[in-house]
Amino acid sequence: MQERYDPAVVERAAQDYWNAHDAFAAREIPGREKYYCLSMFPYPSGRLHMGHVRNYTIGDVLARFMRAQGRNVLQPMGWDAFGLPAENAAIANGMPPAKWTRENIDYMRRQLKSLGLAIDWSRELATCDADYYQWNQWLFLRMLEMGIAYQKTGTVNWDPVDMTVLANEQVIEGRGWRTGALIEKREIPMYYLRITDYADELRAALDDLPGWPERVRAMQANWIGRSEGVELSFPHDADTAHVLGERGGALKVFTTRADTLFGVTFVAVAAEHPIALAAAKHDAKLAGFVEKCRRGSTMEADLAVQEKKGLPTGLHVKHPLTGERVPVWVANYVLMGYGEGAVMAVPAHDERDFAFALSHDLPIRTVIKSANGAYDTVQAPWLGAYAEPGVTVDSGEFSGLSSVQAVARIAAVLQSKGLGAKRVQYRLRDWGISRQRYWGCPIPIIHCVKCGAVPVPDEQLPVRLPEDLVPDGSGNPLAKLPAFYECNCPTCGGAARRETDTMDTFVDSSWYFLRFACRDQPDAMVDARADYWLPVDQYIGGIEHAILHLLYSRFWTRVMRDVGLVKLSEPFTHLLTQGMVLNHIYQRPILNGRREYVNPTQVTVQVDEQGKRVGATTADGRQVEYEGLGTMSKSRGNGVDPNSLVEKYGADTARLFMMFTSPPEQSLEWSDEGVQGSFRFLRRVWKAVHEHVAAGPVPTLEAMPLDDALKDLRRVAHHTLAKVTDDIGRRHVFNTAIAAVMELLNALGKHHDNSPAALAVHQEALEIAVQCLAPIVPHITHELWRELGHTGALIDEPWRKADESALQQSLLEVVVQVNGKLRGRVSVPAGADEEVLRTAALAEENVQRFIAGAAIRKVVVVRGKLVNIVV
RNA sequence: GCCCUGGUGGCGGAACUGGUAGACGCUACGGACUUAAAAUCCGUUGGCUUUGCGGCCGUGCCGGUUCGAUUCCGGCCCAGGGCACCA
Repeated sequence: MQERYDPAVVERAAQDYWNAHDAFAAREIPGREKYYCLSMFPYPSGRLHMGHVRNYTIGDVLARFMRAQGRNVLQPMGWDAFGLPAENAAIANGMPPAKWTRENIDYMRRQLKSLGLAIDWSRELATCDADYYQWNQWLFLRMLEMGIAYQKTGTVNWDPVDMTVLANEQVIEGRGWRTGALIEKREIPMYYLRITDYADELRAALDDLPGWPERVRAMQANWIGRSEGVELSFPHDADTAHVLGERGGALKVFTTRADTLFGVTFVAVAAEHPIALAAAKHDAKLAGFVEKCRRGSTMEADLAVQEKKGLPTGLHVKHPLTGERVPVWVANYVLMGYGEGAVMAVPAHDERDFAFALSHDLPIRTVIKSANGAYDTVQAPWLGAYAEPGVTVDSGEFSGLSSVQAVARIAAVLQSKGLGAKRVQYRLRDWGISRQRYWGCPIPIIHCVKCGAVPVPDEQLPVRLPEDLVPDGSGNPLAKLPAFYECNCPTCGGAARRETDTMDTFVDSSWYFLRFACRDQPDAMVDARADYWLPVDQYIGGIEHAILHLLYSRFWTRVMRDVGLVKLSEPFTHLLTQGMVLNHIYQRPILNGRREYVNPTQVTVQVDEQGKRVGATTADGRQVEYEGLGTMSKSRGNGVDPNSLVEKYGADTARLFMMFTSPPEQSLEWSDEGVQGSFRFLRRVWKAVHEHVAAGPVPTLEAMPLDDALKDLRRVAHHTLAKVTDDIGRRHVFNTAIAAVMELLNALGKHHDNSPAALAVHQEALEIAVQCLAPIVPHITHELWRELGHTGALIDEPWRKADESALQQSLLEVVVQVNGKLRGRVSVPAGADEEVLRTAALAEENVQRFIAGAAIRKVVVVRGKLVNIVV
């Protein structure tokens, strides 16, 4: 055995072995319990970053552990290969996105392989491959048939930098989620998916996902945004009906506070509302206001704090219960996209209506008082609206009811009059999937002058994306390529134009986990193998996907279920959201007021006697400022390259450091000293095995008489095994599992004994240590397992069970407290009863000092743990 | 404003069901080995106090329950994240 631990040699040998034996190929084995372990697939940006390394290491540890537990494990890998960065790169270096993407994939695949992940590479897929995305198109056509997909001209979010449409979910505080550019509104025809049809199911099913983190479920529930309320109608006045050119219509509103119906003093509609548009035809001032609101360079974030603006339409509707004439106003605080795009305004009991009424001099009418009757908006207008539930007043026959009762009674009466009904409203909106972009999955539609939008027939799928285009940054290159868009109408055969929009890339990632089960199936989207492997037992990825990707995947899976392709509804049973990888940020001023970032490796930190950070300098002695912790990024100069880490220390050290430094869900702070510490530990493990092997042949442990020290050592070993099994398998905390193995090695290191019995115990302890570490550092343990004399490979070794008899202790140390404070310890036989414990505790020397002269009121005995004497 | 996390030494973190607060690692300091350095090994490392045994304080703050609270309950403070004119 080599005396020195050389990770490069060890890791190559282990990986060669796994490759030669095709060790990670997954096969469907009916009746054997499967474990589908999936880490979110990467975007092929060019290089792996530390976030990837962490993500894939967590998945790999679980996959390897479950395999040792006897589960039939599938761990696949693929590429989320469509998307804007490829186009941006194409513009920058004149290279087709396809070429750029595929080269990146080749490079990153090599990087992933260097980490020694237990992946079945035969199932690899890239979403830009036609044999993958053709099924996006195929299912889209089924959705069209089912009415789940539809076309609509709507106001969309236009990103002026990427020149593309974004979904609401991709707009963050009025800016593009990728570019950060201010979003404009534009009218564009596009395709939508009716995710709102599934809103109720998607929300309700969150309760049946105990394997998901609470906060992710909360975020999704929030996003779906269920509100129970009443939809009610304000019948149009004669003048209103005239302007709208109709008879007997009504203005619909949605409210969660039907109990305040008698407090309505006006109705407010959104600028895009039909009533507003109709009224604007005859009112230039109103038309200008409507146009300004619709243009809306106005960001949604600003809207919330913006002044409540509006104009009267001059039109009126009738109150559904009193018949009173109610004016209709256009207001900038009403959203067309939610509810009916109109609200019944109750200034006394809604803060927004209140502010609007104040600035436009509209009446305020109190109809709810607090339960003790103390609060009245009209009498105390400086206090603002009273928006809490309470007791109804001045509400005709409904006066004197609690808010809850009033809502029920009013809804019932409205329903009997055909003017309202209880309804549930969701915040969630339909998913717009059209993108005016080249590098994505083509939407399979043909536009014919005579026949309209015609679906591409199934037998003409896939609609292939030409791969040799180089976008120039202006619009969509597909729209400039006659060879792509010129076609014939499938219905009438006439000249027609192919849709040049492509699908949102979130479509691609909404079902890749299903395709991994049957990646080679040429004739169907999925086959029976999906029933075997799905659902994913453990999904691992970043919290940034808590809403979009995970919600879309849950929706898409349900659509596939309703098409009859799969049986499941929920794709991911357990979800682990790993924390971010952070590093220190240092910077200093350079010429003309600018600042430069300095990589933490270039910085020496000064500390005071307490060890607190007081300053930092670079090698040339110049000061740098500490800016705190942040995610690793090129622009902040605090990145660490996985390649150089693997080259310097090996993949095992990288994996060990990531797993040891923080629990997986928490953020991880990079530390070069920590990396060195991990490497140091692996070297100690190597050395321990080396010294043990050098000590000569090992006798068998059975029938070997053991002294107390050896019994203790065995107990530590088996205790470690039990703890590691629980930590990895049940709790998914790897840092404490590693700490336990470190303790075992510390115990072994302190035990100097070369007797045959000691050799036998050491052999067992080292085997346990190696096996416990195997999921985390698979290469070094692969080698050490052989050095410990095994002919079979560690990857095929089943997880062992802790020996109960080895865990037994003859003497236990029991803690003695007086009034809850630790005062001493006593040793007692393992099975000692309460009386023995009590006697021993009272006799303890230091305890005696604290109970002398005091009356003992009570003695609490916890067997095997502690005695508390209350005086 | 609503929802969700979290707050423990110089640092990352541990204490899982209420039962020894600070496991394990890092840093720092002291020592051994070495011509020297690196590497390695040994020791110390929450604060105050004591020659020593030991004692007092200490898990964001205030209070409660309990023989006993980092853990449970109530009220606050702070930090991070999500949503936000959603009627």
